[in-house]
Parts: sequence; C-alpha cells; structure tokens
Amino acid sequence: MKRHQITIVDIAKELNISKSTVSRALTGHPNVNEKTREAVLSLANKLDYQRNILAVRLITSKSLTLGIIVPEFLTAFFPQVVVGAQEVAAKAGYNIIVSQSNESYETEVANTKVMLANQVDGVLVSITKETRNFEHLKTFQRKGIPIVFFNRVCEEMKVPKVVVNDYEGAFQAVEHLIQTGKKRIAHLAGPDSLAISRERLNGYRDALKKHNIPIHDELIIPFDLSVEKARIYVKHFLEMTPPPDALFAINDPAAIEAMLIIKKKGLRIPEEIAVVGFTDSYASALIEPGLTTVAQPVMEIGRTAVQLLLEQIDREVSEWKAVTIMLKTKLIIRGSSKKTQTRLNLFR
Amino acid sequence: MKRHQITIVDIAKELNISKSTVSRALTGHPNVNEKTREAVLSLANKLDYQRNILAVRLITSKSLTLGIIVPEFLTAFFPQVVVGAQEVAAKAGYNIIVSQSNESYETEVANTKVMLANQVDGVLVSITKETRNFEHLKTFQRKGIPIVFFNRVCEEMKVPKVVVNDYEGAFQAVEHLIQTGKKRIAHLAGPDSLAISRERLNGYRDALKKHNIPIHDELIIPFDLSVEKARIYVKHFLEMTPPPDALFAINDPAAIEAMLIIKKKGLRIPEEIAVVGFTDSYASALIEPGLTTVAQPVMEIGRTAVQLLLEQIDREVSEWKAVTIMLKTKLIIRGSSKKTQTRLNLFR
DNA sequence: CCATTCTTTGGGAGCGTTCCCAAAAACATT
DNA sequence: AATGTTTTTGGGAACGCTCCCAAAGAATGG
Repeated sequence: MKRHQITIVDIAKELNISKSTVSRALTGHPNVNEKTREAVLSLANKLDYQRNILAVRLITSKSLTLGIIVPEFLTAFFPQVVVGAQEVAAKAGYNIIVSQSNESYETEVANTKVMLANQVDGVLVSITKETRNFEHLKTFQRKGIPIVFFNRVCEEMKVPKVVVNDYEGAFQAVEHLIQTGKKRIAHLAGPDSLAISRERLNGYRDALKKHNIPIHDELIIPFDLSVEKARIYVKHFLEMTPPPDALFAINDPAAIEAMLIIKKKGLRIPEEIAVVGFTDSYASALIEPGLTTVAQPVMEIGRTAVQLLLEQIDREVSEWKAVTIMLKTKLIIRGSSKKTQTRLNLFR
Repeated sequence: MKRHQITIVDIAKELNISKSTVSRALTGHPNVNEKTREAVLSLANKLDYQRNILAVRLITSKSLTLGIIVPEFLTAFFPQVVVGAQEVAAKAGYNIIVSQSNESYETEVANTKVMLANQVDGVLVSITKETRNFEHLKTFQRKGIPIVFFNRVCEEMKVPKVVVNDYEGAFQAVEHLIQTGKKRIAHLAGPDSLAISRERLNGYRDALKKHNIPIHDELIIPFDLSVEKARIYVKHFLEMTPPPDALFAINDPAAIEAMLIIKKKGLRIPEEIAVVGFTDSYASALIEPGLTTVAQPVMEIGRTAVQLLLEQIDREVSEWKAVTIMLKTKLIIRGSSKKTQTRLNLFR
C-alpha cells in the first residue's frame, strides 16, 4: 500500500530527458533550455513532486538544521528568543532543534552530543549558570561547526556573541533609583560565573560611584538564580539595620519574588523600598505595583544570533570572525520605583 | 583543510573486513561474531566514529523528526508542552521542530508545508482560533504521516487526541464559585470554533443547572482570545445592572486581564466579583489576589502526545486508532474566589 | 563551408548507509 | 567422511539527489 514517491527519475522518464536535466531545471541551474525548464516545472507541479530533502542533505553534507541550547524554557525569555531565531532560520531554509539544559552542566554536555549526532550546521548557545568548563562547546569549533553565543556567553571563546548592553542597562536602572532619592541600594546579583552578572554588577557599581554613593559589599549578594536562594537573601536584606531602601535584582523573576516578600512584610513599594528588575517579562507588568525593569529586545536577540550563525556557515573557517553584537536596553519605569499613583492606590 | 569524516568503510579497511560486517556490528545486528563486534566497536571508539545520520535518514526514508505546530509561543503553555514532548521524543531518537502559527490560519497552512518539506515522520498539532478548514491537516493523513492533536483539537478528524477534561474542570470551577455564594456568574468564553471553548462552556452550564441557577445568555460572551476583546467584554460585564458577582474566564490571560480592569474600577475581588481562570500559569500565582484557576498537566500533555505519535509511527496505517486521552485537571483555589486573607490585606 | 564558441543535454560516479542474497566458515549429526 | 545446519561474512544494489565531464546541437564568424 506504500505509495511510490515521485522522484526526478519519474519526471525524466515521462519527458524523455535525463535526470540531470530535470535536476538542473528544478534547482534553477542556468544551463537549461527555457522550454525544457517549463515542461519540467509544470510536470513536477502536476505530479505534486516533492524534492527529497533527505537525499539533498546527504549529498550536500548539510543537515540544514541549526541547534539551540538554552538553560531553561520556563520563563518567557528563551522561548521568545527561539521565535526570533526561527523566523530568520526558516527564511534561509534551515530548521531549528532546541534543547534545554535545565540549568545543569551535565545536561548541557549531553545536549551538545545530541547536536553533534544530528550533524547540525551551526549552534546557538546560552550557557547554564553552572557551566565553567567549555570543552564540550569547543568540540563544535574543532569539528568546524560554527557556534554563536547569546545572552549568557562564554568569554574565553573567540566566537561571535549577541548580548545586550547589560552594563548600560544596569547603570541606568541604578541611576534611576538614585534619582528617585534612594541611597542604600542593594543588588541581588547573578552567579559570578556568568558575564551578564558581572556586567550588571559593574553597571550598578559605576552608577553608585558616579553619584558618590559608597559601595557596601554587604549590599551585594550573588545567588544561583534559584527562587529559594532569592527568597533567603531578600529576607536577609530586609533584616539588616538599616535595611536597603532599594533593590536592583539581576532579573525579573528575582525582582518579583522580592516584591512578594517585601509586600508580605508589610513594607511599602516604592516608598520604603523600591525594586527594579531586568528583562521586562510579561509578569513584570502584571504585578502590583508594576515592576520597573530594563527591557531587552528578546526576539531581536534570536534573529541577530541566527544571522551571525548563517554568515559563519557560508564562510570558510579561516574567515570566521568573532564579532560581539551588543543590542540596546531600555529602562521601563513602573510603580515599583516611583511615587506616582499605581492602580492599587485607587482602592486602597 | 576539510577533515575526512570517518565512515564504516574506513573501519572496514582497517580491520580487513567488509563494510557490511561493520554495519552489522555497529547497529547491534545479531549475526556477527562477538570478537568481530568488539574489534569494530573499539576501533570505532578509538577513531571517534560518528554514524552519518543523514545517510541513515535517506536509506530508511525516515527523517527521525517530529513536527509540532502550535498557535502561539508567548504564554508559557505551549513552550511547556514542547518541553514535555521533547523529553519523550529525544528518548526515542527523534528530533522536534516547532513552528508557531501566531493564531493565523494562513500561517498554519504555511507551516504544514514546512513540515511536509522536512518530511517529518509525524506531527503534533494544536490549531489556531481561526482554523475552520482542515484540508491542510488532512494532507498529512493522505500522505501517511500520523498526526496527533493536543489541547486545541480538530473534532472532525478521526485521529488520536490529547486533551484535559475541560468539561469537568470548568464544572468544578463554577461549582466552586456557587459554593462560595455566587449566583450571577458570567463566562468569558473562547471562540466557538474551538472544542475547548465548547467543553468549558458546557461545564459552566451544567454546574449552574445542577444548582438550579438560571442560565442567562447575556452572561455568556465568546471572544477571540485577544486581549483587546477581553477588555471590552469585561467592561461590558461590569456595566450591567446588576453586574455579575463572579467571572469564569476561558483562560488565565483573560482572567488576569479581567482582574486588572476590575481592580481599576475599584471593585473588590472576590467580595464584589470573584474571578476564576484556566491553566494555572505562572502569572496567576503572582497577581493579587492570587487567581483561582483550573490547573492542567502541561508537560504531561506534551509527553502523552508524543507517545501516541510514536505508537502510530511504528504501526501500519491500517492499525491506526483514534484514541482520545483525557488528562485530569485540578482546581487551584486562591484569593480571587475566597474570602480568606490575602497578602494584600496585610498592608491595606 | 568549416572551424570555433556557446548552449544544452546525457551518462554516471558518488554521498554513507542498510539490507538482501549468496558464499564461506564453523559446527553438528549420522 | 560425508552431509546437513547454523553462524558469520562479503558483495553489491539501493536510497534520491547533485555535480562533473563529455558529447551533441546550435549559433557565430571568417
């Protein structure tokens, strides 16, 4: 019952020409008579011919597939990046396979093997918070498979990277807090291993410096991005005497978690303690008061990363260049950091 | 500079045996001497041999790839389904390519073509809110490519489906509202074209019937799942005299949008109007008061759907059977529907 | 009109596997 | 020792396409 799939040989026989000519007509090769081409195309259309991409992949030694390794898929950030990536990849005829490492180094290593087994033509990577050894990722380079980092990049590898201006974003966020009169600004920082953590921390530091506010080390706590640790450290901040009058968190989930705890404690946001996050996730607009946050162009990150990747794929290994593209952030000011009316106030 | 990829022929030459034997040893075929197998495996290991999956795919006529077509990728629901799906697919050696239709029928049709072009071995589909014609999906059946629906299913096609018990979930949600003393319960329903809309509507209706509460048609408004329409209809509900004392929304985003509007109006939740959603998204726990909602096992939906799909792939077309698997929902009661203390009260 | 160039076509190898069939080798049975 | 049976191996076709090379055909020019 298995239906025979139409091949170029079928078309060739039908038209009494060779399969080479059919192939040329179909692929748009210039050396083919216009009439022949039309005949081939119309017959192909009539027979509902579908090029066997599996054969094309074998002969060209290209899987026409890109891999994306992300640390998680729970928050909206990475799915959005994937949407952007897919958009550009699809236009170029590439598929995307995604694997999430669940913030586990082990899983990330396993995922690289899956990517290799699938012979991806290139790979986008955002590392886990645990990743400190990069041998598994260097394998891609060794095998001539281009790699592009985004968001959470590996600094020691000389490959293209797509990031946002974390330093600038953090700087603006903290400066904004200072401008609203805050003086004792805590920073719930990301793990030291991630460059984004360090960049944002530097932005925080320099903003304080610029405004001559002393930097207190006890107001800077790096954590592992888990909700549990976030809670512990936020509580710790609140128990200080005096407590901080503002909190800049490494990301929105942490900021939101902080807000929940602060509100539970009965402290007023932003009057007693202001909060600022990073990324502008969906939830940051929902919570009350709205969370002030540093927005990043999430889809654009995906698009740009794939563009860079495709450029590498088309080039010789020797021509690869390690550009770092830095996209802009934008501070979104909401109720968690200013004294204006929030929706909540209406029925307080 | 292009490194020669190790093939089974290389291994065969090195060991002075035929490539057939090497193939057998590598694939675990029984008819091969144990010593030969060991020799092959150890050499393969030593040479870092990687089976060329592109060749395997061509010869077996299997892409080892599954397609997933989802209507959107913005809310957490579908990415989570994908995570579950991937988990099961990966174990069986399958890749997954995802395409989102952005709630557009046109795009959905285009996506089916992408799936066909990629020769997926099977496809998971959750239709858009616009999809009323199913020809593009029936093409899969015609070509012998198994299809499994999940969440938003096509009722007229006799294929496996994975859903949650929408009727029961809605019934429980509405019964819960009745038990908290609500009498005038509105339902912001989904579009008529989707079975989930109808199921949830039926659950709503039957719960009212059971408790002898008259059903008012003006309290049931179907909408197109857009935020804009949600806002309009919620406002419409609130302007009624008397307004409803509870609202059951087709999904969490609509419920959350409703809560924001209700709060803006200065009405108290749940005292003046209670709200219940569907799915238990991340945001439903964040908003204040917490949103009572019908939780569904999201990852499990993805896992189950892939399992069904793999079963179909392994079977002959004639053996395909159109089971519908109905997973359980669970009512999560939060502040939006009960009079207990919410966090908010602490600092009111 | 023939040599030269350009356009168009056909033949066939090759991509790296799998799998069938036959041959060889090893083992068992009378 | 001869035959039968099982295990193990090799040869080679096949998957459907691309691409190289040579050949045929058409066009051009002196």
